[in-house]
Amino acid sequence: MKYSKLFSKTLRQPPKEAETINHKLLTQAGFVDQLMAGVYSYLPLGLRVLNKIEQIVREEMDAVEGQEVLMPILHPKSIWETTGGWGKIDVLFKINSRTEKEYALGQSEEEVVTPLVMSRVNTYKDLPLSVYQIHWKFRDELRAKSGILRGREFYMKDMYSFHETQEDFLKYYETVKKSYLKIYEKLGLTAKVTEASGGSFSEKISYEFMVLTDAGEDDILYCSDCDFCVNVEIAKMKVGDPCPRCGGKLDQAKASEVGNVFDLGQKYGKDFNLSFLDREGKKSFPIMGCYGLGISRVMGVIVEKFNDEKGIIWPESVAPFKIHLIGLDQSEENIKSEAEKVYKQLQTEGIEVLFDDRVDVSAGEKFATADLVGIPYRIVISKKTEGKLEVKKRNEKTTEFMSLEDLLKLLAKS
RNA sequence: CGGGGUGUAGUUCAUCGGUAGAACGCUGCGUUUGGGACGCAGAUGUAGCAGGUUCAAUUCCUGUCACCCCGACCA
Repeated sequence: MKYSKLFSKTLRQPPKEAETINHKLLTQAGFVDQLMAGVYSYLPLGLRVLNKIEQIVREEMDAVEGQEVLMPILHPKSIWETTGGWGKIDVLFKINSRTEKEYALGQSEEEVVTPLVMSRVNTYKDLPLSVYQIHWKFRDELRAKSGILRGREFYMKDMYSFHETQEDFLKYYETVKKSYLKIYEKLGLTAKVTEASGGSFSEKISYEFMVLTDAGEDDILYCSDCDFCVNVEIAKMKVGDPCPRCGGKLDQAKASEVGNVFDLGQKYGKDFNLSFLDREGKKSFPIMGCYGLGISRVMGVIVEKFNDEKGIIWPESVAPFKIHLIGLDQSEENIKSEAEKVYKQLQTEGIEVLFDDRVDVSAGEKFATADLVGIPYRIVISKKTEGKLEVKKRNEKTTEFMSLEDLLKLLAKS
């Protein structure tokens, strides 16, 4: 993509209302645009990042045999009445039609997925199975905040599993837990697994995946020596206490919840009276699990974790482009055509490249733009580079001159 | 929803009872080109909205809306 054609260019300053890092940088760098509190448009650069995260999550969900579907956001009132959510869940957005029918906007999809799946499951032979989607969720939060970390509308992967027994569910939970940790690792994040309360709808314990960041809204106690971690909401210990698992010392920190898993038990099968025949030929309700992962929130958390005073520093796995190609001295025909040539060659090699081809823009401004946008590799072509490419990584200070061939080799390694 | 803050040009802000200004951005021309260049010329506003006070309101008062922050909330 040519930067000169990009309609969402960087801003000189972040908007004054932005205070959190992700809000400031994502807006200033042209990744998102705020429509209202907690609701954002994802612009070309931002959508590319969102898609990258989504694809990493999709591959892992497919790997644990999740079957991807796309379910409706607009829900009839009746399914929410069936489960008791209509009157109890205050974050449920409710809307009226012009014929005065009432609807809800999906804040979670158990009410849709349970009848969808169970109407097709007859016997234990059809279980276990797991269904997921990646879609928008709506929650009527009293206060949206922190940029894209807490929106009223957000992009989320939600998976639901159906099991014959609690044992089978627990086994699958462990599988998904490992899968989640793999996802966060691929995203460049270190997630801690906490025990937390399951909220009013589940009496069972749920597990939350937490990434330490001051922009987060959860307080967690964690052990620096082992992977013990607990949400202070349910913690029976405090900072400085010995870790119940290894005896180490507990620290407290702010964290953002980037995923969770719930043991739903048999609630939804029972609510909808949807059962299957078990091994003894008796009617049985499925044990269900629910696995959420906030894609848009993860994008915000990544920005909170990876930035410096100049801008964002995207991990390579989610960066909108691999290379930020800067053409300097573009008023000189030979330099310009050389940069164009390299741009085309990189594209031919299948490498995602953002080409800053602007002519009447100073070198300083182009460098500042590149630092703000945060693409991993910056390549400069100018009259000083004399046929070579000047390569600099966003998170390093040093530059290196190399041929296109060597650059391709370098990229192949990373 | 309670508390606090902010609404003026595209953006960041100034002006503060007498009819609106800077910087950046934008347009044109020229000079520039290795860290957000320079010169000249130009365009851009119902001062969030609605009332009220006043000879006169962007400015004071009331209400309202929006955004940000703290809290509550976040199956």
